[in-house]
Amino acid sequence: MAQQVVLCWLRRDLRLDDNAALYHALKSGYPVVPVFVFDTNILDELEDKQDRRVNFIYQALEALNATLARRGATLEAYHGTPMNAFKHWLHQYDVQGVFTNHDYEPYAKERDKSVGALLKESGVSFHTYKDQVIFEKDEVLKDNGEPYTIFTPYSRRWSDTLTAFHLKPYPVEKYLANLYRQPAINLPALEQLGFKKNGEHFPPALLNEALIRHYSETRDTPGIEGTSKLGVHLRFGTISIRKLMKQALEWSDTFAKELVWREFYQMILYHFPRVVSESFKREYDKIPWRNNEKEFERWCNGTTGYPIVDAGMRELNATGFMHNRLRMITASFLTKHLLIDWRWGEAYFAGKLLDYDLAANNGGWQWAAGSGCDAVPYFRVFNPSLQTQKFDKDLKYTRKWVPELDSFDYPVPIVSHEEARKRALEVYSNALRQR
DNA sequence: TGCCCTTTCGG
DNA sequence: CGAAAGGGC
Repeated sequence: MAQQVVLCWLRRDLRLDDNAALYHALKSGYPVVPVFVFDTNILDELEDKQDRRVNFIYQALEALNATLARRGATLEAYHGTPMNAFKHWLHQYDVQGVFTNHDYEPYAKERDKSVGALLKESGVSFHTYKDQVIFEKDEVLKDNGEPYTIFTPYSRRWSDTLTAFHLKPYPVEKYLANLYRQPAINLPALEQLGFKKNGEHFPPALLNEALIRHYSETRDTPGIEGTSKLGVHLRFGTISIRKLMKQALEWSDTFAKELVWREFYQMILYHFPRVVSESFKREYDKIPWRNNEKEFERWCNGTTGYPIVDAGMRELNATGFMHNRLRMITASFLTKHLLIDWRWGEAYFAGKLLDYDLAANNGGWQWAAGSGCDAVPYFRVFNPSLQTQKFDKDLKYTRKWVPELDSFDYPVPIVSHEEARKRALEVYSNALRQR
């Protein structure tokens, strides 16, 4: 007879410490088998065989599996669809329950619905928990029960709702003896999954106290390493939001507020799923975008002739990361100067960013385009040279990514700022004036 | 977490 | 004449 176990299904929570689902699984009374699906529904869509995110996930899982091995346990990984994975595991083990953490994106919700139905058919209980945010979807609402659409009052209510208990880590380590003991199983090789190593090493999440303490003064200077680069760790759960938030509240209100923005946009996506394809402010979908493909290509490649814009795009293309100040500048440039649909920019970032998160990326793009809830007014058009003056005065960042800046190789500007600004104001105001 | 133009005012 | 302030987009 197969061994009675429960499964802990890891997805965006690739860590063994302070993990809600794992904690509850370990306390279930059955030995726990941690499982992971290399989901072909997702992987088969990826063009780049050296995909950075796949490399990141793989390294995180290798580290996790090594830790499990030291405890006499192992990670069960399956390459295929989640449905087939569970059919396989239900056959392999006598599964008494499946534990997992909430995942809020549209695909994830569908996936979990199908798996939930399969488990129900098989008489297996399915337990899900909040883990990747402090407050999810409907925990921070207005008095009338409606979701907030403005950040400041949301943030105030968020803070009023918070107690020390919300930041308490789940003491997983106390119960690790309840892992199911079996010989270590290696992950399938990256090549077996259809991918290759890209040569990058991703260090584990580091809480840099000095950096976070100075965050409010240095975060807007891309020439300085002033941002935490923890986005990717929040994306894949290689850091616990409870531990991070606790430190953030102690070290920097500004940094903590950024984490609240993350929850704000997750909440917005949950209550207004149409923002995935539509402007939050519907009138913004009346804007006659120019959508010039040649210009879009120049924006993508970082050859617009605006050094600060090109620097940002080149950083993204080269590293899979872009400093937040540059995310605003490049997004403003695409949607205002070039009058290209924010959805084009959103999709490009989605394909490149290591820390890509649907809610945050969509929220950020709609913020910059002006179409979002609590977004910049349409008439706020960033002036690339003034932004450079303010945030990269010594050109340290710009020159790092655009070394040919002063040579004749550097392209002439794709549009003049003055004309583009005037055009943007006209097109936006005309479109928004219609009813 | 704008930019730009105009007006005002100190010197 | 430059800085500061204010209003419109």
